[in-house]
Amino acid sequence: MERALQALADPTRRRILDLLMEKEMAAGEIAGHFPQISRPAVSQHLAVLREAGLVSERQAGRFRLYRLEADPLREIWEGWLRKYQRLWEGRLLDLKRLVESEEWEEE
Amino acid sequence: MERALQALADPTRRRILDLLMEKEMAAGEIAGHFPQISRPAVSQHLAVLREAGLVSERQAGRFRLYRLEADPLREIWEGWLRKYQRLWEGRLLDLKRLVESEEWEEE
DNA sequence: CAGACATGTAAGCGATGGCTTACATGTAGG
DNA sequence: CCTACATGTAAGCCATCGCTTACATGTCTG
Repeated sequence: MERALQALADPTRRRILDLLMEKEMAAGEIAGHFPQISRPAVSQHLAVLREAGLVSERQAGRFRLYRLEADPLREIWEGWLRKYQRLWEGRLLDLKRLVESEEWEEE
Repeated sequence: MERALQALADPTRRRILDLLMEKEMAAGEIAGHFPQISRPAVSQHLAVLREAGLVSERQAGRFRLYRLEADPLREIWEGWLRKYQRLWEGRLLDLKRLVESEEWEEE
């Protein structure tokens, strides 16, 4: 999960995952979606995502197809983020109102 | 969401949020849970979390109490991570069709 | 095989990140 | 007030990051 969260900190890598959500894609096709950065840069992003387990690759002819692997995302959700869910649902609204109205108790 | 994900990339900052999930805490009390790093380092982590909207602070006497703010976490979930949920819930074969028909189901 | 094409890897560079120590700010309480 | 305490801020250091260009690897195709 550590590596995955670090990988997700970069917006380009998140956009790559968004692309791969629709279908698996060759490295060149992915790079084509990022005209502002060079192709090797995208290749390095793909290496980071692969080391985080967020994508898998397979050789197909002279192309290399990348596929999304959602398991680390599940780990982030079930292993960490999920436990905060109750805080942003319902019960917190009252606390939030308290905060905003400066109704604080001393100590 | 960008700033929040960047803040969450650091494990110390995630542990700070875990601490604050139980109760609000003074900066010094938080720093006490991290004997291996200096108190100013923790203070800087708190500043990062604050700029990401993940914590709020209030002065209480000569202490400064930090409170968890879960809204950015909700944003990460609802605005990005959640759309991958069905991918880790075993419907990989139907993925392509689901995406193309935009049939998003809740939970 | 030879050349073209798809891609990864290496080297280097400027920016950022996380840490430290030293100092500044601000609040409380005699 | 004046001093101690709780905390934030500044400056500097070194590692890492994200990017670039140049080169290496590997696979198809004639």
